[in-house]
Amino acid sequence: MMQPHKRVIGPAIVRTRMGQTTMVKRTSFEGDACPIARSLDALGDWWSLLIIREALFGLRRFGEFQNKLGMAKNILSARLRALVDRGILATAPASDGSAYQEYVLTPKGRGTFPILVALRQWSEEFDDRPEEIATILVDREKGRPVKKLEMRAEDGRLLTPADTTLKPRSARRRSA
Amino acid sequence: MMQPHKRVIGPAIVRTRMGQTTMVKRTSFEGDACPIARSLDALGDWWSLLIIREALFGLRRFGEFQNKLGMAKNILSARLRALVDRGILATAPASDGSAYQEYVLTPKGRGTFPILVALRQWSEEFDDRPEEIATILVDREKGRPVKKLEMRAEDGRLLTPADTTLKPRSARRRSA
DNA sequence: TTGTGTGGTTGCATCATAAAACCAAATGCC
DNA sequence: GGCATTTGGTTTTATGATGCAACCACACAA
Repeated sequence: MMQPHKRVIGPAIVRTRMGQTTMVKRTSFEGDACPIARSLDALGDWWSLLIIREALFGLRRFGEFQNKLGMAKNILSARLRALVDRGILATAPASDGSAYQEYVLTPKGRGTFPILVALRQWSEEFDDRPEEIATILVDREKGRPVKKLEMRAEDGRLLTPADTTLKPRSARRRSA
Repeated sequence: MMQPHKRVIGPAIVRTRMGQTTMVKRTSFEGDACPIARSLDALGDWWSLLIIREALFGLRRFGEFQNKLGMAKNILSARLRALVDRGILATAPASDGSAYQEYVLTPKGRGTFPILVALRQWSEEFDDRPEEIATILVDREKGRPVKKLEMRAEDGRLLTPADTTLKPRSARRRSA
């Protein structure tokens, strides 16, 4: 795959208390060519995915997130703002008619579902103490566990990691 | 869902709004009942998945990771150690006969592949500047993009998030 | 109007980070 | 063997984000 290249995004001059200035390299993967890094840049802090998870289950209000996740309010506030900035959540007027605000998932936010499922399944499969896992994700209709995510080729063949490779995006097939 | 119980243990990477990453005191979800939280506890810092990604592509040596990822050596050292502790990587004597050590993925580590694919696909689908993404994951045989991960029921029905629900693990079907 | 709950922001101490300097062992070269 | 260099880290240091708690503003209720 590609590696994230570290790059100095902006001149970040920092003044030490000794009066010196130093250049702080900000390692950001925003603008990086690696899509994994780009995703991590948007979701990579660990509260964000938990917030999204709760949102997928219907939480919308600041207080609901705060109660459920038990996180500091300032952090929640910062995370919600970041998620809104990134188009993962959107603010909306409260659905119950109150003047308060709600945070709802955008399609981009709902699109993280496979990521959450993948994380869940990894835990289910490899956790050292699986008996501590409290819930199973099931198909609502049948009540049976959802199947493990699998990678398939366009034609439906099941793929292992070794069956895949990375191609430069620019090298798109030009014929048909 | 579960409430994480806060417990300060290990490091976690957090992204600031400037795009910097920083490691902070983290509340750990180890021992939590939510499998997503448990996964995030093991993988949830952002360097770890990138290290795993490189490892999937064959990197094994400390120096290789360091060069490729461009991260501080102390952080890499800490991450590698944490990943080894968690059974995601294992140390092995160098394959080239030298006295140095190598870090190789365990099955548990290789099991993160769907997570990486999910992250990648999310980026490919929702990124604001998809043209900046340099690579595509393709089926090696045909050179065509791998199909988007999809959730299916045991019987093969395609599932949306709304088609799923969580069930307590203890409430396993006792009949049949 | 006063009072209470919701939805935050602000201040502050802690502590993990990231960069760089340092160091030891292994290897290469002669 | 002896010396230099590379590899693989650890230590040191400064920064600054986190998490907690206090505070605040607005909405809503009475």
